[in-house]
Amino acid sequence: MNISKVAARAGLPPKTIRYYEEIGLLKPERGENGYRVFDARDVSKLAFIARARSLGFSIEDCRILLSLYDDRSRASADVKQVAQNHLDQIARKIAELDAMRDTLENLVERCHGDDRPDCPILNDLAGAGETRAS
Amino acid sequence: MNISKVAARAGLPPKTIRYYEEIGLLKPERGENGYRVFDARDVSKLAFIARARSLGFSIEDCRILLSLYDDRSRASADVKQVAQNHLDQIARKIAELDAMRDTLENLVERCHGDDRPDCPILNDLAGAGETRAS
DNA sequence: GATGAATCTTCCAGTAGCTGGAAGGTCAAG
DNA sequence: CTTGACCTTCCAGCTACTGGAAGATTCATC
Repeated sequence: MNISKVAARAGLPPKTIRYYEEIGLLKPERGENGYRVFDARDVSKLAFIARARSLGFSIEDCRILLSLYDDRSRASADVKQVAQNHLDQIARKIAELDAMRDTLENLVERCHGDDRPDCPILNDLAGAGETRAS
Repeated sequence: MNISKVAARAGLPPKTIRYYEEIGLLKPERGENGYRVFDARDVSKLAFIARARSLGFSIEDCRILLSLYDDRSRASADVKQVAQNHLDQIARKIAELDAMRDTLENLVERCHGDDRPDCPILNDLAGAGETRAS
């Protein structure tokens, strides 16, 4: 199978697949013409990665998850650990974004948004009064 | 004022301040010895940027916000627009992360996390049954 | 004045994860 | 045999820094 077809099946751009090969996530065969030749396992691998990436796992996490997947004698605890760590990171990120959103919503609400220059948003950024939107 | 002092006051590492100069966010004077010389306005500017960055604004947004801040005849509507766009982006990101978290929480919950290889997380990533955690 | 530490400077490289584009080889259809 | 769609490699660029090397300068001591 050539790269375009695999790309379509795995839901990834050809460029991305070449990149994954470059960083050693997979090692497809090569035909006589130098073209990459993918088999069903490569496709599964790529779909696995695509799914993991869509859940926000880093490439390094994907590497670990793939090796766990390949390891029939893995302990599910190891997989869970990776997922739990990632989950914690996501939770932290959400908390951070929530805080930003709260502050921004408050500021945007208070801004008239007309043609006058007076603006609570800029005042806040400039640190006016150190009284941050709370 | 030298860079370390400014860094301390603005709450930014010296490296970051040099970087901001490099990309044209500020243009501090230079002493005869070649050292950067910062004045009060530079410090304000840096604090402004630091605050905006902490709210998640991109550097390019900071550039725009700074120019609006400098423009006494600005319309608050323009500022509000920038903030609102950013707020929308944050909301989208939060929604994305929430979805990830929901799926991951479900998977982590269902994983025994013991020394056996059976693992719902890997099953999901491998696309088993196409029955995704919903 | 000499010395050593602390700060300053510039420049280069690396981070994460691709993405775009150029230059060129290959292949299938007509 | 040509055209167009594919394939290849390689290089550059994106965001926003951060680390480190090599070298100048300043400051505090002795």
